[in-house]
This record gives sequence, structure tokens and C-alpha cells, in this order.
Amino acid sequence: MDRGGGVRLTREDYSTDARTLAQRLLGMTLVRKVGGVRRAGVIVETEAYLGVEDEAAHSYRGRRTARTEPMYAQPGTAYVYFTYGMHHCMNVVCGAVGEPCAVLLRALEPVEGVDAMFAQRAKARRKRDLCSGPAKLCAALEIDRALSGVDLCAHGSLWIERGANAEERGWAIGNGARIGIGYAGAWVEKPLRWWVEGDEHVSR
DNA sequence: CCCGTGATTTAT
DNA sequence: TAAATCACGGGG
Repeated sequence: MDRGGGVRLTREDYSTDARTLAQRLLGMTLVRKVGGVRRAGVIVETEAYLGVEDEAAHSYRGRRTARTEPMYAQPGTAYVYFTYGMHHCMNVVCGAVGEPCAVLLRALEPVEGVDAMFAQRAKARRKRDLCSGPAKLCAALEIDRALSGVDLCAHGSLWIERGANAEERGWAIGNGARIGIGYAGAWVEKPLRWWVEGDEHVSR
């Protein structure tokens, strides 16, 4: 019997530019399996990182180190990094093979394994506090650097499933500047962040 | 507002 | 080897 598992996005789905993928991912479901239990959330906020030309991207000017190596892998690869001494953030590599472009997952609406998410995020009181930020969703789904470089198209414990898109859901989509990239010069104000307008699960 | 916290990068 | 930086979250 189908337990709610949907169709995984394919390599082809990820083989598109970051702006396009960032918008298409809204409405899709991020799934993480831990100890046989599914935790899942509908993606409601994303940011595009355009690669070597983008001053805000970790891969700006082709920077290639042990940390950023997954950004140079094939589209559909996870790039997870650790920052501020305590937080993880998850990106999805996209574009052509070898082009270090990615989409940052910023917020989810929790839909499965919510109890497990609360257990993982002791300080969260309401469902809307569980995944309303890039590091919150990683904590809730137990996503850390061990998953950086994994293939979201393979049969692992982390993937994205197809879902109704924004238009089919009747969503209005907001678009504006990215968060936390004040160092990025002319790229600071570029509208590379997308979110579901009015959704309480979006970051604040 | 401010700070914790430590990997990562960049400068010497 | 040292210093600065950081795609954040929580508390006041």
C-alpha cells in the first residue's frame, strides 16, 4: 500500500538554472527518513545561488574547497554546510554538470513525522516554528554535513518528491532580496528569494 | 538589540 | 598559525 510516498524528482528536474528551480521547488516535498520514519515538509521558501558570478554564492569566482566540492557535482546533489558554530543549511545543486549553482531551502510546512520534528527541536512550541528557517528545517529533519554530497536521485534517506505546483495550489508567490548576504556587493538586492505569500511557515 | 559557537577561509 | 568571517536562531 502506498504510504504517502510520492514521485521523486529526477536528474532532469534538477538540470535547470537556479532561478527556475527555486520557483519550481515551491510546493514540492522534502523527505528525510530516519530510523524508518518519514519526516516531510512542503517547500515554501527558497533562494537561488547563481554560481561563479554570484558574490553571495560559496562558489563565487570558482572557489572550490573540500566544503564546496559538492556544488561541482551533478545536479540533484545535496550541498549541506555548517555555519555560526551551530547551524546547518541545505542546498540543492542544479544547472549543468560542473556549474556550481544551487538552491537554498529556507522553509517548509511540516506534513509528516511532525512529532519527531518536535522531539528534535525542543524549543519549538508551535508547528510553524519547526521549519521556518534554513537551519531550523535541517535540525527538524536531522540533516547535517554527513549528507553533503549525497545524490537526491539515488535511493538514500534524503530526496524531494513532486507535488502540486504554486499555480495548482492557487498560491501567490513573493519575490525579493536574499537574507543574510550583506557582504555580496551588487548582488545584495537582486530578487533571488521566493516564498509563498502569506504562509505562516515562511521564515521571519 | 546581542551573543553563542566552531568550521572554514584568508591573510600573514 | 592567527584572525576574520559566517546563506542563523534564540533570548532580551
